[in-house]
Amino acid sequence: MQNDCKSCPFNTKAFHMLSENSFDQLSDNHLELGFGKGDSIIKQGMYSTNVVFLRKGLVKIHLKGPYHDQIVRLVKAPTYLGLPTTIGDKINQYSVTAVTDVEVCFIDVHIFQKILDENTKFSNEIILELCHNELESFRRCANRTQKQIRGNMADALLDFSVNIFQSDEFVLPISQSELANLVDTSRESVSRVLTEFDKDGIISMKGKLIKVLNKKSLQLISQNG
Amino acid sequence: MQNDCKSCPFNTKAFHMLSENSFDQLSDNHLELGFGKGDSIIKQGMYSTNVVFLRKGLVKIHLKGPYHDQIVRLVKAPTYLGLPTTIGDKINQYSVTAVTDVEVCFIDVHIFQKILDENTKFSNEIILELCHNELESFRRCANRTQKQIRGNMADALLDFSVNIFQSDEFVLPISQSELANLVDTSRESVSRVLTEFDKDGIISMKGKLIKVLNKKSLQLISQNG
DNA sequence: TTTATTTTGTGATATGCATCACAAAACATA
DNA sequence: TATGTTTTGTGATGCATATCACAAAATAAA
Repeated sequence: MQNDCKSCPFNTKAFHMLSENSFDQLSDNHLELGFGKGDSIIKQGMYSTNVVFLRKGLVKIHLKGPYHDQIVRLVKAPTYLGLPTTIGDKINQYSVTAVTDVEVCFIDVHIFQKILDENTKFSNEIILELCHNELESFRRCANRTQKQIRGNMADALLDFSVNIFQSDEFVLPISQSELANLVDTSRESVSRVLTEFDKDGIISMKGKLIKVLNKKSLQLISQNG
Repeated sequence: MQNDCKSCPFNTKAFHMLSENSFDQLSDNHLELGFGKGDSIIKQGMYSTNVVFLRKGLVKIHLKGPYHDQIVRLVKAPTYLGLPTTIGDKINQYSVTAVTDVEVCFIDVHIFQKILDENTKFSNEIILELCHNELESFRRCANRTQKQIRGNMADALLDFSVNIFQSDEFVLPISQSELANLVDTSRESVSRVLTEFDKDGIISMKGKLIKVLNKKSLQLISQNG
């Protein structure tokens, strides 16, 4: 089960900063695991003892809201998961669930902390990542609340196309209900907007296969509402 | 203008972690300043060269949205400001503006970075703070989108009373328009909800002076809507 | 004090979107 | 292949809340 982390083909920029010694510690103290679509990787309310490194796949971060679970973000590999909830708290404050099949490494939080302490550059990279996340949260906050559904849907589609799949053509990895939750709207509205975009020739949709036909239009819609 | 940071009565938990040497560096390389209500402390779009330590007062963090500036958070002293925007980026990605009169210290980002590098415990504290911020963003996201106006207004009032002023009685430090922006609603709705709460005896309102008369009710409203 | 400006209160109206309701389709299971 | 289950499409209806429109207060400026 153990592996040599230094030669791990999935490691991040932050990893490059590690000392030999830290690499060895990491190699000896992590657990590689695969998860299937829908499997829970981090569960809100449970004790948090591991930082997770997502090597491969796509996950959703979600947490309990006053009425129902709220998806706050989709994240793709490679990335760390659970930093805020594991380092900041004894108990997980949110859940992470696999949206596609994924591969992860569990790293004991004490080992992770030790590595942080012994590798300044590594901890700087982590700080950078956390800073970027906070900026991203701010932007989302401003966008979500000011735009209406079409604008937010355009954003979501662009996010899939540009960031997540880096292709004009992709298979929606979540149901329309989940997409609705992510975009802060209702399932029905998602369906309506999607068919509308399809009719207008902005996208084409066959089942869950989506092709972005007119990215410019999507960007315009994203900006204007 | 220089001061001895070690004896600064405003310093935070993170500060206690600093070495003598770092304290001296900090003392020699910071700039104490006062700002009046409404003054801009960090301005979106400008080059970011300083981390700010907020010693005293209340500020708002806001950034340009597709239609107008969006207030994402009120923050009170003591705290760091601009970490994400200064460490993560060359150009400020958001603005910070004084909501009351404030006192701050500007710390050159290179000095701050140096101190981070030389003080593991300090950088751990910063990581912790960033983690808490991210969790807070997630919670806000879930709450804002699922609750309706009365619920979000109740939250805001409780935030003022419990966290910011730690008193049942306080003077609203922002206008109703700004509060509306913060709570993702319209100015008129804020006014209506406030008078409604007043009529129901949940709060009393004379101008900007607000007294929380029935905290339990506010908490109930916060939960149920 | 007078005058201009910003802030607040409150009704009337408009509208974007959630909700409801149900059928069709897609998918999974027996 | 038949049968249950989840997902999706689409119309009709209702509602929360934005917007509009002013007037009254409060605050700042002259």
